[in-house]
Amino acid sequence: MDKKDKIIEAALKLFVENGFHGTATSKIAQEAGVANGTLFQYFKTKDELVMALYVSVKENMAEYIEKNTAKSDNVKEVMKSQFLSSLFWALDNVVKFKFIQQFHTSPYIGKVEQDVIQNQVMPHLSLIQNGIDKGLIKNLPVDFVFSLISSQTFGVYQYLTSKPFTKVQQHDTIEQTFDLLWDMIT
Amino acid sequence: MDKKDKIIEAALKLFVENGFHGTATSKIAQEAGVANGTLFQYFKTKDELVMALYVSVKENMAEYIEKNTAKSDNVKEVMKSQFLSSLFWALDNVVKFKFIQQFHTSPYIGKVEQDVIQNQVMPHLSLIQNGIDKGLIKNLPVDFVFSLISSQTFGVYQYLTSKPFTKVQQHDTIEQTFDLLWDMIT
DNA sequence: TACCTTTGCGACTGATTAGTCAATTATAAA
DNA sequence: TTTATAATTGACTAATCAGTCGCAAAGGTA
Repeated sequence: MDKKDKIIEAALKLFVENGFHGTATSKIAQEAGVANGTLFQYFKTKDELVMALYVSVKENMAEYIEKNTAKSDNVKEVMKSQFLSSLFWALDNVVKFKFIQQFHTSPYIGKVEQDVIQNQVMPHLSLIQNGIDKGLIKNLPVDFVFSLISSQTFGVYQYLTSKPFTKVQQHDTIEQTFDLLWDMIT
Repeated sequence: MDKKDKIIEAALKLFVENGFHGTATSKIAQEAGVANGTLFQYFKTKDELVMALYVSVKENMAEYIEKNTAKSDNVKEVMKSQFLSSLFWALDNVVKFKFIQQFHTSPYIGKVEQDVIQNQVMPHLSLIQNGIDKGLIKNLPVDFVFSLISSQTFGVYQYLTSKPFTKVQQHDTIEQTFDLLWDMIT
């Protein structure tokens, strides 16, 4: 594993543990096992490191979901597979998911370019629009429906990480939530 | 307005603008128009200030919701009034609400004592349990239902602050969301 | 007036910060 | 082996940080 990845990994761990503040670049370098100066060879500033970390984590998540999305034109099936895989990824990558949450509610989020966000959300909005056009999903604003689904995902995650559950319980709860969600929007 | 309130107000503004990191105590004192040392007369440490700010904002929100909660034994009515007033408060106090979100996803949340959180959540859990006992709400784990409602609140907030809406549109969307939510859990 | 207490002040400090840079080491090509 | 290039180092710096402290002002009481 090369130094850049080691730095990213160390930063992720420390940011979630101590916040963006409270994490000195020197501590990141130390945790990564590289010299202070090496960090700045890969990332010009601390902010650049934070942004790069966000992009890296988001790509990682998107890749997983993409791979596990049902290849079908059945809207419900596609949506369910996305809902499930989002949650599976989150539960398997708690630290990364915490970082995303932390980043989203921090002032850094304002520095992410609008079209990058747009590109990530677009496929989901299209899928919802598709469902509405087919008369499956209620005729509500697409991004309103998207907000509901996103927050629902977040809600189940919160619940499932608040107590110790078995894999089976987690799976069942996720399936059950999707059914509730689907009933709500159709 | 006394110095303590001015400090809290300044801290709130700067924390949301620049994060907990990136906000120096000296900057807070400056923004509040008090001397550096005065800040430490009211709050022994920066952490104590952050915690006090959280408690203050939470109390402010709880007070508002309490005042606007329907005095009735009709579960739906009570729940609806709480859902609405939560969102009205959030939309009227965007900065404070952002601070709460930032705090909740930061490592600071771990420093809030468990029984304080418990006390805040308890009344809501009782209400849900009440609804389940009466056979109104589906027989699901209480805190699961609570998670769903909380995240739904958050979702509508996200949607309503992402675009410019009129007061009427906001009100309608909130009412509509509650109906969807109620259908989902009953 | 005199006396006491509370409140506020801001210059100060030791520690820590993000970021630099000249020197060193590894890599690879000739 | 020699030479050129790239990667890595850690001591260093100027700036900034949270927090301190001795002193002054304000306010209350008699």
